[in-house]
Amino acid sequence: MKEQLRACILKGIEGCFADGTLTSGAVPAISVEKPAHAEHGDFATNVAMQMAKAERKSPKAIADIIVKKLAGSSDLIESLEVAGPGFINFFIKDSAWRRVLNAIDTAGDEYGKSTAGAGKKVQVEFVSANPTGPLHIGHGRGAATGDAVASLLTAAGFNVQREYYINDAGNQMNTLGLSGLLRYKELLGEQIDFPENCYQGDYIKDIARDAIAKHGDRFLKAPQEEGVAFFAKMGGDLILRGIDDDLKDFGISFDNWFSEQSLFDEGKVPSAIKEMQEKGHIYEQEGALWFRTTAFGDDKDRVVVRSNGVTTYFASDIAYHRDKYARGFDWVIDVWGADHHGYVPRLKAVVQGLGRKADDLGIILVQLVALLRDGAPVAMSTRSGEFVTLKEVVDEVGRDAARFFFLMRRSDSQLDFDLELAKRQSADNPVYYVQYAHARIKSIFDTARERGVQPDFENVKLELLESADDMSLIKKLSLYPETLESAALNFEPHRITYFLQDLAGEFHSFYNKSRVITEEPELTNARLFLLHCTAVVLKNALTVLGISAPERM
RNA sequence: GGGCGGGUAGCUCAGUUGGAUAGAGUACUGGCCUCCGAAGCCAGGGGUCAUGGGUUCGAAUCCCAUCUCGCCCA
Repeated sequence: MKEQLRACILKGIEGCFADGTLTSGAVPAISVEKPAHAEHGDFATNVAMQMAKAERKSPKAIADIIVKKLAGSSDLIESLEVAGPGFINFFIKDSAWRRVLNAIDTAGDEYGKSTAGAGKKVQVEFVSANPTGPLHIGHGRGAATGDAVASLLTAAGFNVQREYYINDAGNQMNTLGLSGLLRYKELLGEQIDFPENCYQGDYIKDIARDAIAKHGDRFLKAPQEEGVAFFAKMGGDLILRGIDDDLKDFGISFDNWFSEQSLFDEGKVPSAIKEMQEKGHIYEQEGALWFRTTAFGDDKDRVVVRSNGVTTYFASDIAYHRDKYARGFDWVIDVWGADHHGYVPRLKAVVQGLGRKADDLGIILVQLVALLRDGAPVAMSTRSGEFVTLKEVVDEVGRDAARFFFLMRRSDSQLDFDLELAKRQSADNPVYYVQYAHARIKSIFDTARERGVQPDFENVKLELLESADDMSLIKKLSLYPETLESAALNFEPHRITYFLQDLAGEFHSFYNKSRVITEEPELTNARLFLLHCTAVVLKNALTVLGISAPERM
């Protein structure tokens, strides 16, 4: 609707240039907005104000000229007026609004999708937790956000791949191996001293038990290195499988799992370093190799290879991101916990060092989650092993509520997740409020069927939808495509949760004021059509967030 | 000490990328089921948009400084 109006305004202004009523010949970018107040119309534009300087006329005078030209020029416009300091307000014809319903019905599941992405290859990398322990609630927010952003981008016409990066090459794997070996010895009756920096959680004991079942006590006498290596490998694999299971229960599956170790096995780390050296981004100082990230705005240079010859995580990250672009992704998006924000400048530097634009790497920082139970904080500490896992949360509140809550706030603000609220089946729980709207519509269709009403969507008399409540519901539905697109391009899934709450509210309000199943068959049919379209949009918006749209609850 | 993110109604948060009289949920108060799902709706009160300056026709939004909370780095 906005786009149609924009085209219409552009044509009008060009018409003014053609007949000389306006003279500058320069058309600014036309912004069409939805005014905050209904009496200012359905849409408003400020072009007249933007053109004031070039035209050497007052905004009002220009607006008058444009309004005169536009009057009666389009079947979209019911009326238009000049208001305030030079706004042009547009009132759209009801008949034009109603055509939105046909678009929704025709497109169905596809309604809201766009081709803005033009098939461009995008990779979204998210979660990427170390395989040293189960996913906790913070990973859950990253998982929900990454998955939703990937779905949003798909809906916006991008060709999206979901990837999980496994940090299986660093020192933490040795720590995992040692933790497993010590618990193993302990279970077999040895006195051990369990260091504080080892992983404390009970899952380590499960790994040790598993090893005993399969391999008996053979690592008791084997050299320490052999035991550590065994438990690192075995524990890592087991934990990774558990992570995959937890994510699947959360409705997330990755297209690709990428191992850090594979970068070393395939020689990609040295070759990446070599390329950067050749391009002059890496220099040697005091026996270490440094990446000149300051050349791209970082506040200091970063070590790639230490003087003892050991590569840093940063070296892996260089090789990894180089590999992503080599695999043909035009746009690479990383979803990180906000505590990693310090890495943003150096990774942006790497991307530019590779000869790409800084914007070819998008980074979404997801802030912390505070878990509450009836308003009181739930203690969490990774070190002690007493953290709340994603699995526990999903088991307790359900997948839909967990996803909705994780996506309810902007990523860069901290999130309070109240377990009791998420479980509650009442109006103050936004998930149920939204899902209830969908179930309620389905229930109305059931009732219609019981009463022998046969919906006939081939022959709907749209003009019967004329009440203020009909129209405001239709107008809300029409906002979905632009909401979806801006949510996608800005990595802001929370816009969809807000839209859903708005739309559900609009529907519930409509329902309380307007009878759907009436004595007049044609009106009943038209209103059923309106509800059918509402259900389509509710379902599409829920689906893109990975949340179900139940028929009954 | 430097950097990143935040500060909007009692509480939790939106705010369409600079637009007109700043919104929602929740809580509070009062109403609405003989009727398609009351898991719902309607009405009301509630604000120095942290503070001070600047940019312009116009600022919660952009710039500078200060205060404050969280995190990262030394």
